[in-house]
Amino acid sequence: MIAGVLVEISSKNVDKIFNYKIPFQLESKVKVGVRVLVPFGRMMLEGFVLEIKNECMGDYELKEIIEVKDEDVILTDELLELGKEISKKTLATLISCYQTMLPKALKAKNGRVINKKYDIFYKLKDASYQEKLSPKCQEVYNLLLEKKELSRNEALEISASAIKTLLKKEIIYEVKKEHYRLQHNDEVIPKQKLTDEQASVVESVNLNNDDIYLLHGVTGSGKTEVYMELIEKVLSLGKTSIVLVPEISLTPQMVSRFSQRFGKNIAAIHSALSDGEKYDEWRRISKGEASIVIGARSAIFAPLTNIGIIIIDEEHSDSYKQSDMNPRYNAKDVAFLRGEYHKCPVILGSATPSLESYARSQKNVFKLLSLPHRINGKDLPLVQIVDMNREMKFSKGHFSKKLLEAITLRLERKEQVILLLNRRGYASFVSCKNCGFTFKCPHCDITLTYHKSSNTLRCHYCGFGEKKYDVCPKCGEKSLSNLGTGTEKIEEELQKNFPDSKILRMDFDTTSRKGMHEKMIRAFKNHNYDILLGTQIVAKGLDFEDVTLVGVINADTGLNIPDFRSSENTFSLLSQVAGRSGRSSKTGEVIIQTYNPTHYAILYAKNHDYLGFYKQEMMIRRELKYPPYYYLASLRISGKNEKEILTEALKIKKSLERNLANTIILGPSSCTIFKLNNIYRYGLILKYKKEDNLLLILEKIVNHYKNKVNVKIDIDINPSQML
DNA sequence: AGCACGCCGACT
DNA sequence: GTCGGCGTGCTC
Repeated sequence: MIAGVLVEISSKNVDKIFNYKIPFQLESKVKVGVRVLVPFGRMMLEGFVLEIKNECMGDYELKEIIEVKDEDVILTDELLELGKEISKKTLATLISCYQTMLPKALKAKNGRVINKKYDIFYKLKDASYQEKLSPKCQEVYNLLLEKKELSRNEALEISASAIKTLLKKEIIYEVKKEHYRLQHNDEVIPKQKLTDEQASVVESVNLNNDDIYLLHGVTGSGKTEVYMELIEKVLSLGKTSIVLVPEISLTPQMVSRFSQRFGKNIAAIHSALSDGEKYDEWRRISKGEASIVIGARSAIFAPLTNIGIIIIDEEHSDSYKQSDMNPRYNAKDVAFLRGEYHKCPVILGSATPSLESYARSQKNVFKLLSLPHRINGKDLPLVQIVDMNREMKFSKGHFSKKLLEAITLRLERKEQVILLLNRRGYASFVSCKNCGFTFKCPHCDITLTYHKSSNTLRCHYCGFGEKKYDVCPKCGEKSLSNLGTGTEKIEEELQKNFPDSKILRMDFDTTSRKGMHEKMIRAFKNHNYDILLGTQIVAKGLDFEDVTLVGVINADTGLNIPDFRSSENTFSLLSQVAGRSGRSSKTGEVIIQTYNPTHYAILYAKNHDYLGFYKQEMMIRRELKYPPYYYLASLRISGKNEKEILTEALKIKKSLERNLANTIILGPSSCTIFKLNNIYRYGLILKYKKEDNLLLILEKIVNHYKNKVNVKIDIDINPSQML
């Protein structure tokens, strides 16, 4: 017998099946979808068995498989096919697709081995043993008659030697059960009654079809309850479910609600789990011990069989797209493929759907479901806009008079405040007031960010750092000043204004330690703090009863990012934070500070008018030929030699122009981060409506460059951001 | 990826 | 004459 093996190296050169003889003694162990160890050149590599056959073509002598790594199949037929599809659509190597589907412990890779852990139990072999036993042995024997099994720890408490004796006499025997590193909650609390609106949404989902639904529900409309009800129905059909959330460590409340409802039936996959814990969760799923999987992007590959529903919450989030690594896939597209395979529905939920999704719902490609009202019956909070241009004539801090007054009021009333600092594309940097000099990273062409705590300037891309200077290195004047706004600086200013208030700062620096984020949320909920000041993190699905004021300190920084989606992202961020206010019986208020008080993204967010925003943004997208009217693909050409890269980029553009008749090609333009770690990058953007040969042509380009060391090509089909 | 093969420059 | 540079190609 012969096995077709895909080896662990992610290179287009070896991204194909290599054939190996299956030695006789391994014949029963080699199955399609297991990992094997094979000789490759003069290396030993791991790989996946993709096929088993009797004969193969070729006149060379085949080598033999050395070892089989898995007892159980780890890539099911469905996942094997799925990987091929993803590889085809993203142009990534097939092996990289399989690797991203699996937890680290199961990737084909010679590395640290993670093993199963076991608990040992004892059971009676002979329940009618008559002969006389020692008192300790008798005690164990009697206990086993009563309880049927004893854990090793329980048994050792009685007597270790008694166990030995009983084992020797073959009166008892040992059983191994897999021990999972993560313990799950088994208390289940009763569900809430659904509103008529929620119930009718649940009713309209057909669970026996692979339709795609877009659930447009305003913030606080109870989407999570709808998800849970649907999952319960799916469960009663004996089927399984996947729930995707943008970044699970940012939504602990969502996970705890699910686990309160479904107990041990949940497997949660977060980035905070250790490799061993992730492996165990994967095992539980694949053995059918957990039938609801909740997790971020990669949870879409959960090894479930018989899937009954796939839910993608906050579907507008760009975190579903993997854009930093191959394969550059979108979990939404994978969900559609799995939905099709399992003939089950996919639900996309959001308060601010992506334009692409909403447009598809308008064309009836997706079925639109809506929850237009909040469950508490309250209206959405009143949003006020403060024009900071005018405000800056009176004061020079970051807080307008209106926002300060509103905060004072909440502090007096013992209510809570959330403040959002939009730091995307914006951070504290140092510049010379005399000559305009700014500090840039010598490797990356990126403005260095000032870190007050260590008094250093750091590059956020490569990690380069240096001590802050006192004098400008260009003009020699002592006129360096900090510009931009970090959360630290805002916190200082806030504390000055409200010396008696307790402020909780939440940003990447303070939440990166494991479990910190959850701890902070609990502390805020318990009123250990009055004001929560943070970045994007505070906008995500948090539920605080006593928050009655949400302030956005700088609404426009996101608008300055050179990306056609910057309005959409700003609208959606503002709508999301606004929804954090007034979630309970108390009425909420939102104050947005901005230098662009007439920008449509801000105005529509103020009026909670998704549809208005949608219509206006669609007009712009049509005019500028952007999605959803056109598809995009981006090519990045990078290398150490700037001239060479530009020449190659121009060559590629010419060749694309020759081969793609219906595509608009932009560029080559230097990427936003032109120089990164001493690598220069040029980008080409393709816009097209229909281009049948696109993947074929791009594949040819990839293959042309696969052996070139100086020029690297990265392709992103439907990119989430323009780099 | 990793390693050999191969074809040109500066050295005991 | 040879040692070694890394461009090119192959690995079942």
